[in-house]
Amino acid sequence: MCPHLRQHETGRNDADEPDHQAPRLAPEQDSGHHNENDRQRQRRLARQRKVAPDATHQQERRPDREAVAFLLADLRQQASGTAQKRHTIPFDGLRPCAIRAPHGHLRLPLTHHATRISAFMSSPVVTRFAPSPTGFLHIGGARTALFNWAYAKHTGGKMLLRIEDTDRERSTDAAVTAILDGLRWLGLNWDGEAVSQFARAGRHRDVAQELIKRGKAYFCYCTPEELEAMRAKAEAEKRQIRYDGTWRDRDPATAPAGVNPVIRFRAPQEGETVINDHAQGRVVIPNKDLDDLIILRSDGNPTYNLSVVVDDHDMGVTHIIRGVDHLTNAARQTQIYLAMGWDVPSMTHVPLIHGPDGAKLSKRHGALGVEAYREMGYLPAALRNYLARLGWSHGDDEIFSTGQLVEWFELDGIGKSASRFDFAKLENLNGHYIRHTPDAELLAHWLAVLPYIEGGSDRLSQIDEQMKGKLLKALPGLKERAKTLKELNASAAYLFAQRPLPLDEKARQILADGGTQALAGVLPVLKAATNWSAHDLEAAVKVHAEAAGLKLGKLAQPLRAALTGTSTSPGIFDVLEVLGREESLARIADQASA
RNA sequence: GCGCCCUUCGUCUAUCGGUUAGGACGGCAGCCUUUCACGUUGCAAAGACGGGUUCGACUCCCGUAGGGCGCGCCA
Repeated sequence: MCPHLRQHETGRNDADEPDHQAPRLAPEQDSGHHNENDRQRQRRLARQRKVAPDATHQQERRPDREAVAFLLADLRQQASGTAQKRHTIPFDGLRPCAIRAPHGHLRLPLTHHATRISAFMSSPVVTRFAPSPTGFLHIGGARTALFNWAYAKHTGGKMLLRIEDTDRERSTDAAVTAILDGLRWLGLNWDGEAVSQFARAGRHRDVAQELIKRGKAYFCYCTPEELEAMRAKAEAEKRQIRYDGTWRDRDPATAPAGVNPVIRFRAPQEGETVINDHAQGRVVIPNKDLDDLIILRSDGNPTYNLSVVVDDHDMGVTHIIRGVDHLTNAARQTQIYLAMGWDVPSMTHVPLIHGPDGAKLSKRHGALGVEAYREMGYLPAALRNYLARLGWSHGDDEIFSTGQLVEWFELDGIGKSASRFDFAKLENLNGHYIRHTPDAELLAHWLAVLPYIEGGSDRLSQIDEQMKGKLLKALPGLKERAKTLKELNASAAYLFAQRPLPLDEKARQILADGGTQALAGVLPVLKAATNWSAHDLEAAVKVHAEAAGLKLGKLAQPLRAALTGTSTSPGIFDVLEVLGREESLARIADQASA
């Protein structure tokens, strides 16, 4: 092995090789992996097992020589100028965008031996997040975006954003806005402008025509009614529900008049389609189970599977990371790539997130837009951390920064089984993040979320610079006790309360059980304090407690009731200090004389 | 129905053919303590089932059961 190549290879991430099927050297022989630690070694071995069960087989089928020929053809195609062509795409709601087409990068076929030619494969990773704007950004989509983002960052590549809005009936601008907002809130920035898939319909139509020219697609004149009948019949006969191929080989000259045809992909009927998936391993789908899907509707608009392939190709996407619900689509899309002679991107289908009951996420559970999580008072960093641990792991690491996530995020850390959404764990994590966020930063998060939570606007209007100072001062005590920003906000109520304070049930009880008298006892002590600081007040009150033969709790609880109107709060001496001498004494006096 | 996939404590997961199967959340009990928290100590808690392969299986293979996803002129 040439030292130059080895150096190149060890310096990069295995997972971004398109050639994830290539056989690897046995560990003992693999001098390129000298310096790895145990963990890296384990992972590498796992990876080998996962995606290369019969790599030898593959290699036989496509020797290196063929791969090189492929590569050269690619190079020629680039040189011929096609790579320089640019499409400008206008879009309502999003800004225009230029996409390099069709080969912005250079990739190799999936099945050759990578180690020999890896010098050619320095193409950067390009991932994409491709939501359809038919609703908000739900939690599963958010995680998909997170994974795409993390992987792009990890590899120094790019994450593109494409809005899959070819369904004109269901796509809405409001949804586009919600999705972009959600991504921004989560801190998942994308590279370049968001691309409208619908705006590229012309290009998709061209490819459909090209497919016809290549004999890989055909016109189908079946009406929706006929298809419905076909489906009903198949169901009645307990056969598989698929298109029966009526027009696959029929002469278009025999087409009925007045029917706008659709274009169907001429899918291979024999053999099997293989998806080499980084999470799922090698998935084999029998071609007989994949029918001739419609790629262009009778109204001339493209359908999803065509658009995705064309866009991913044109946008230079090297790595597709999406939910497993797209696995069968991956097979169909693979067939389209192959029919066009395009390289199939690396694919990773991540397991789904279920509700706490194991069933599909419902609105009750977690199928909420990410904005709902903002409203519930979760910190973006906490949500990122939580989401990262759903379906992905890095050993036993539970709490890690986004920077660490980026550093650690490898595709082979992704699992295969579905996970359940667990609010309790999210809460716990969120509490951790709240406690560990510096006060000033936390205050900014708090203020920023106020417009989104109940009663938050009123409170916001009461916050001036002076109040901000108080909040900041109270924050160390408050944040220790809050799991969400909402709780944090609620626990700060005593700072905003006007005298006379409303008392809750427990507070009333405390005062009734001798609290009033206790207050009358400490009041003079506090009044006499020369320095209104938590430290000095605590000392003074302790002296008083000892003198009076009282446990500190017997004084602290009544003080808490009087000062906050509740039975729980931060340390009572901190409360006294933050509230200030005048307000504190007044509140205590209110209750002591009552 | 057909195809594909999954199955380790209640939940998220580690394990990668040899471990007393580890961690985290949640639960329970103790400690700390001015309340509530935080923190801390400890406890309970798992390889779906049945066959194989192997000296040895949670790990590999087959089957069963359960679950998920897909099967649109939706994405």
